[in-house]
Amino acid sequence: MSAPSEAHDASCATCRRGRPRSERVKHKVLEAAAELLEKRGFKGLTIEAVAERAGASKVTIYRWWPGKAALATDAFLAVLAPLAPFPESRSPLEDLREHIFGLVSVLTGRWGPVTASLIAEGVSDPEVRAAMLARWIEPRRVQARKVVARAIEAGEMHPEVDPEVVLDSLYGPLYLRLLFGHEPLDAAFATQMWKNALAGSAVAR
Amino acid sequence: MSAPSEAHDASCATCRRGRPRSERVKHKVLEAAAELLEKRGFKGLTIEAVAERAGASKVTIYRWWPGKAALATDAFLAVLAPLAPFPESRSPLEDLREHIFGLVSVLTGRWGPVTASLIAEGVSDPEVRAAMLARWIEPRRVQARKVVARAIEAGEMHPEVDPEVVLDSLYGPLYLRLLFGHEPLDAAFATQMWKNALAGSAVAR
DNA sequence: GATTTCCGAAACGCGGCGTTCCGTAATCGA
DNA sequence: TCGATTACGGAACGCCGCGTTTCGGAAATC
Repeated sequence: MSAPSEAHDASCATCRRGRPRSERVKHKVLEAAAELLEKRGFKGLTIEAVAERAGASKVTIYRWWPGKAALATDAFLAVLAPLAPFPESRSPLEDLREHIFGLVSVLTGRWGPVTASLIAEGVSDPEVRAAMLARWIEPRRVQARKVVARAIEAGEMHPEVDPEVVLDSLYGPLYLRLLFGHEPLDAAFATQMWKNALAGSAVAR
Repeated sequence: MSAPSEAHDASCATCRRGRPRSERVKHKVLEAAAELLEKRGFKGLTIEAVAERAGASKVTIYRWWPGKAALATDAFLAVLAPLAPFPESRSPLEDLREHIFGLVSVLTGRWGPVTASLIAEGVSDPEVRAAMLARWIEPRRVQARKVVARAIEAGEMHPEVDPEVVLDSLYGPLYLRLLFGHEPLDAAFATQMWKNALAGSAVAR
């Protein structure tokens, strides 16, 4: 349940006496979980279906993960964590803009609804929320915070703005449209939203 | 030639033959559902508990509502729909600002977590999402749209801004903090967010 | 080869949803 | 007044999915 999934005490997994646990089965389970997650979302995911598709047994799954929530978050993050890496090349504001648009393309894609279903589950399941915050939301915010700080140093952003407010003003509208679907979440919206949000914090030039 | 009894039946639902349905029981069920919803959220709400607390039977509940989702949304909206009415007195931007701060105080209160749990349920349950959009989100957006239009007419807002983007830029950050809880949702945040969001669309004076 | 541990299959208990059945209570029509 | 009709509370049921237990067999270490 901590960063990489290590459900049981495996300090010296290979040193133990008997038959070692099969990493191959673990990967097949993660793969099957990811496929079913993409097809049916978190609520439609059942341990029984994962076991059947992976050719494994429920006991084996529960040996690796404490429950459905941990398995789902692991499968989700194994796929999405590497996506949309943070750019580090141009000006701070340009990096931030590119990051936001990359996030939009992720949330617009096949895994957008899955992201929404896991965020929704996190509302009532503290472990899912903690995992999503620590491994999906926060890693991006950490880098975005740095970029905002660089933008302030470079004189591209007003020094009195609160970086957290800036981040929430950028992420909030995206996730709102992802979760409600009341209006389309696309590049056109991101463009307007970016212009609107940055006007309040960026230094006019 | 249609039988006269048919027209009579169709026009007057309460004129049916047998024992009439008790509106009093319906209200007790709604009340019990609201109490349990506030205490345990949507996922912790069970029909059995509602029936017991209301002194009713499950059959009666299923006679009034098709399922748990419909009962929960009705109970939620019966309490929250009248809250935070839209002000209509001062300047358009002042009305909009007051509306946003009223919404923050609602989402910060006892029913904030319940709101989050129903939004979360709506992600996977189309009926809950439709009910929340039509009876919670959209009524406020309709009025907020009008205020934005008035602000544009009054020259307080740039005429080229998309009202939907403005609304999402205001609501999005609030709901993001409500759902994730990564940073506090309070008046201080609302103040900064408001300043930041409006700077991009309001006309400087 | 003996021991230890993992594996897949099957069955179980639990809880909650939604349904069915029964005896009772309330209202309408004759 | 009396039967027909409909709603009510209580109890039981089937269903499904989670998480657990049990069992026989297989794989790796000693």
